[in-house]
Amino acid sequence: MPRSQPRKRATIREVAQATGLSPAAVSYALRGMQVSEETIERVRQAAAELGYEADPIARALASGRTGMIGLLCGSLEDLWQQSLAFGIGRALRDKDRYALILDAAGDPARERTLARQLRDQRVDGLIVQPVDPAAPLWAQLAETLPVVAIGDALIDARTAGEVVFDNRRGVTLALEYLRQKGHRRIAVLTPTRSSTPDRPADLHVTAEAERLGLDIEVLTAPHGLAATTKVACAMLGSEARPSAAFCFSDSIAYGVYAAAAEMGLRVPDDISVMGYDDHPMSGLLTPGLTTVDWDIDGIVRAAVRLVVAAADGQNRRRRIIQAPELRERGSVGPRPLS
Amino acid sequence: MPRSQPRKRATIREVAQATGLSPAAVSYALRGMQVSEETIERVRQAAAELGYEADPIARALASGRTGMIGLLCGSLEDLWQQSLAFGIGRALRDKDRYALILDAAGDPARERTLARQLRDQRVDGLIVQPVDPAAPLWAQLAETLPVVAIGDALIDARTAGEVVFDNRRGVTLALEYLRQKGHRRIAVLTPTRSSTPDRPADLHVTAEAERLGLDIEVLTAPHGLAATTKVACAMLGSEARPSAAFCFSDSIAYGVYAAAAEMGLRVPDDISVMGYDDHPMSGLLTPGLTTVDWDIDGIVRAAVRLVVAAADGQNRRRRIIQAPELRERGSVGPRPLS
DNA sequence: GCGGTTCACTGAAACGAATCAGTGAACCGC
DNA sequence: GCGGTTCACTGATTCGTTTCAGTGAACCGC
Repeated sequence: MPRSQPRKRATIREVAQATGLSPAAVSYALRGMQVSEETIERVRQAAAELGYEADPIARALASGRTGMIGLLCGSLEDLWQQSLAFGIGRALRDKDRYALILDAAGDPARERTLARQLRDQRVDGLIVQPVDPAAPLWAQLAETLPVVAIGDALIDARTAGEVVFDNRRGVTLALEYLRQKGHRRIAVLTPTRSSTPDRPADLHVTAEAERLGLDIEVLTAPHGLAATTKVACAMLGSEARPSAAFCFSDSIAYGVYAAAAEMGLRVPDDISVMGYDDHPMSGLLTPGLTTVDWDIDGIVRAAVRLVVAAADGQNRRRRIIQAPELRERGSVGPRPLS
Repeated sequence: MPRSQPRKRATIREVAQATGLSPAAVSYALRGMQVSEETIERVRQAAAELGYEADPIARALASGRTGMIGLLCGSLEDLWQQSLAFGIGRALRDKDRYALILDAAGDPARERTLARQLRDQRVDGLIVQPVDPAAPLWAQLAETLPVVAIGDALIDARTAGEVVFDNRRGVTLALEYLRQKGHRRIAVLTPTRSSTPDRPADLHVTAEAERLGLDIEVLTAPHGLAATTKVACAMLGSEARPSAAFCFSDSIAYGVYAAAAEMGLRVPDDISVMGYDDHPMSGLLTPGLTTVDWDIDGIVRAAVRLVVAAADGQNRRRRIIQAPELRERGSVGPRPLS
């Protein structure tokens, strides 16, 4: 019995033949350009009968467009960034576009490689949460491709739009709150980033700490719950344990919770914890994690709107500044007397 | 000043011209086939000088391969599936392949559309966590493309491999544990899936409940923490509240925690909660979520190994059965006296 | 009834590689 | 010194679209 061949799919030529038109006419008809209504209908029908659908690869090669939007994440190990990526993917789908999600894993070199690959894949636009906002590559890419930055603004690049986190404000909010609660010695846990120049946010921590008269100690935590927990354990076990930990992402704060549990310390009685992001799980912990909320839905909507508009050829180029809010839960208490 | 043009990238023809070879020779040389060592070196050098890199789109059109692996998730709203997707993406990257991640969002129709799109994108392999394992499409796809299924096995499809969850065992483990703790009236919270035939796992719940003499009530919870919380609130507020909730994913269990907090009920004193998956956050809750652990790292490794082997042309076709383990934490207590 | 538009469509040339079927030259044994 | 291999490489074709530059025909106003 002749097994039904993996029958080759119909090409535009076959549709042309079936309708007695030229391939060019079929191509135009299916995209509703420059042809009579009647022909369009005829072509549609023939295409449906033959089960024809345009090959995206051939189309990309010829036209240079794919309908896809590249999404280059800073580090997907972070739960909040996972949520962000998922949210953007869904929002794009609602606009009939697809996200090509890649993960720089905190590595600037990888980030550059992946960005180039995305460009080579002919994405119609690129959303990037830059690890290294100062890389010259961005300017070069933005020359030919709509680029939207999330988080830090790209330096020297004519982007199609930016959703900038006001990290100065976020840091100030967090540190002032900790100070008001009486904390003076504070550990700052920031994600490890291999060989990037200091982020503006990091610098601002130092400046604000000075202004507020806080004694801070900056620790870098590798990504991943286990690794973060280890760093947090060391911090908690140190001779002069700080009274509070300011974590530069909720994921890191989770590591502090885990470390505290492991060492029999209580949050916030023994150690106050402050997060940054507001991940959905933060409200479920006991005590709830007090954190700096960046309105993830607003970020998703803004970024998607900007990139889609730019990919459609509109020329808005807007910078949206995202203002954080302090989400007060129970993880920061008064400084223990000790 | 002449702004540096978005200078067109070098093509294989230019490299050919620079080396005095034919484009064909360059193509072979860069892939290390059928050419002398010396020529390979010469071509490499010229390519580097011109900044030439093969265009992935043109390559895909001509060769039919892309180096990418498609990953079709059941529903990325689920945190565990987010972790899974992220893990697979990273594992593939370690093998110099890239994941094209798409989200069926629990919808069988969307799943079919996306699967076809992935095929059209010329992915070298497909990992799917099927919403509808019985769709005839799978058999058709598996005919020409290495398909690896995670979760439920595909029906009637000659897959390249399968990582099957022994859901019967998982369900039995959970229900027997609950029974042993004294629970008899149990709510079962299962994710909403639009118009899919009942999953084997769901059917098994009914069968096992009968065997164990349990009185179960099945509730479907839409994806998303907020939606799940609402369903859980209704469940907790009902006249004859069950003494335990068995949630078919940890994400759903989080909704029950949220609902309990909202209604002033305590876990496990007022309501016992049992999860399914073991997401990293489950151990951080208070009390820790008792759940059925599926060894996510093992699943990631197995799926990636199978799909990469198949994409490389090896013909292993293995079915790996994933056995769950009960991860006992504190969210299931004895049945309240009431 | 004549230049000028518009309209609906066509033919051929991209797009940038991979691949197939050679093709000469060098080398082999005998 | 002659048939047969192997080797390193070439020319032409292919992949399946889009798009550019026409091309006739119909229709327009005057």
